[in-house]
Amino acid sequence: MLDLKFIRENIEVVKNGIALKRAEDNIDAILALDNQRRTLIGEGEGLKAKRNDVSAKVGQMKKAGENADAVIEEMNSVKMRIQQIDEELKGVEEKLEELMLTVPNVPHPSVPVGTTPDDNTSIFEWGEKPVSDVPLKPHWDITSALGIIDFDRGSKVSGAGFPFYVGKAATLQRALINFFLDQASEHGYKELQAPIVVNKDSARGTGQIPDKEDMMYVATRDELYLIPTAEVPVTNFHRKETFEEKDLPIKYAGYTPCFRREAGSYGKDVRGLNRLHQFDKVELVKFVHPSTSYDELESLRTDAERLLQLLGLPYRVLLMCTGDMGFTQTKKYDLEVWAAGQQKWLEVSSCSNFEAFQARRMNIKFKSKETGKQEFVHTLNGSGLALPRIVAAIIEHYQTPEGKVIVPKVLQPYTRFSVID
RNA sequence: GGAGAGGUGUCUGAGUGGUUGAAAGAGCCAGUCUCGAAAACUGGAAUAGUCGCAAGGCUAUCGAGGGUUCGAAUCCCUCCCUCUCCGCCA
Repeated sequence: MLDLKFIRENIEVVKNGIALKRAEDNIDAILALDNQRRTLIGEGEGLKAKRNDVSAKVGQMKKAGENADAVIEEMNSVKMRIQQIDEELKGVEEKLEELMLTVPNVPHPSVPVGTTPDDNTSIFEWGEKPVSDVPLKPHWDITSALGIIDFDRGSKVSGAGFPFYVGKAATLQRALINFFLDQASEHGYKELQAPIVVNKDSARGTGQIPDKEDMMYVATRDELYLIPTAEVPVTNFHRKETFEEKDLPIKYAGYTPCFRREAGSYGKDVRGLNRLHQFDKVELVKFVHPSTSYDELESLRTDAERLLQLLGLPYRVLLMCTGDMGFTQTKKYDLEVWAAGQQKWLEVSSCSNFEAFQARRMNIKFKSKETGKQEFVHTLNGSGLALPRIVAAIIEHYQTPEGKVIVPKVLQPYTRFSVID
């Protein structure tokens, strides 16, 4: 959510941002409601001041043994008017809040203008794509031959998109989780094991509600949401808190399963491990001083990239254009790993700066030494990394002509085997 | 799940429905004292909204939301959370 005052004072900037993100422009309606709101507040507060004043007098009169009935009678009409105004104000504020939630975050000036994924800029590419005389196989062929991922039984037990990892694939997955978490703590991220269901306030805090409500599984009986990413519980960890400036930046790494309904994406890229309803992910989250958030975004990206480099997997970095960026971000990089068997890029990380957008929704602040005031922190997050697609990339990249898979060197201490066969 | 107790400012902890934004103590910041520090003393210190060029004013906030009242931290209702006991259980 943007700051209403900021909107009021930067109408053109906000409108421009909305256009760049191709969102609905409700700014004029917002400004009108804001005016209405402030008028009502003005009138209401005047009356409340009067009420407080008179009530104090009534107290004194009663103490002095005087009769206050006339004054009380007079206050009855004031009281009713206050009630009217408060009610009207509540209605206006509800409408205003609703519209405020439709205003996307304003893209950073460094973000290229564009409308579709084709307008995203590939800014960096790393690694050698493997070349082979025989065509490389997609991972699903390899895993089914090896019997290490069981999609059919997953469908039986839960449904499409909920595979079992069997034997060495399960171990590989576990190894990756530990490897990612170890790397994260080595670079200053505190490990956090988070709840994987959250309440409504938390879902709203990070912006899944209302704009991405369809993506989540909901336990309606208890009004709990299965998290689509650890970003939700980890960022909400500090909801309604104020940091000391000297404690910033604060960095967390959280491993969780993630649940996504993926409604509407059937048929798109859904083979094998490419798109699942449940998957594992290590997420990196930062709470930072506003003045450093773009530097922190770069270092976050570096932290994610390093993992791919250590695994020896070719990847590229995309700077997302204004139109393909999410609602809540000001700047976002996607990391895509090369899936050698499928001959395509798979997104495995998305590193974003939200500036104060989430912090404002969640009321996460720090006390500024400079101004003595409380200011909103900036929040960032990025995957480090999403597991199934990494497993897919490893299997496809490190496959042998015999249909085995070599385990990347850095993972071998974790798996304690060097070949999947 | 059942029964009970409770949720007040950074913390501890007062608070009979009427100058209570809220006692007191601790802690924090500044000053006095000191060569310096401690102690002592003095003073300061919440957040948000709104009006104002500003100084500052006003409004709201004692778990959350409603209600009663001229007036609510204080009374009533609903919900949330914490603690104790019981039950169930990895």
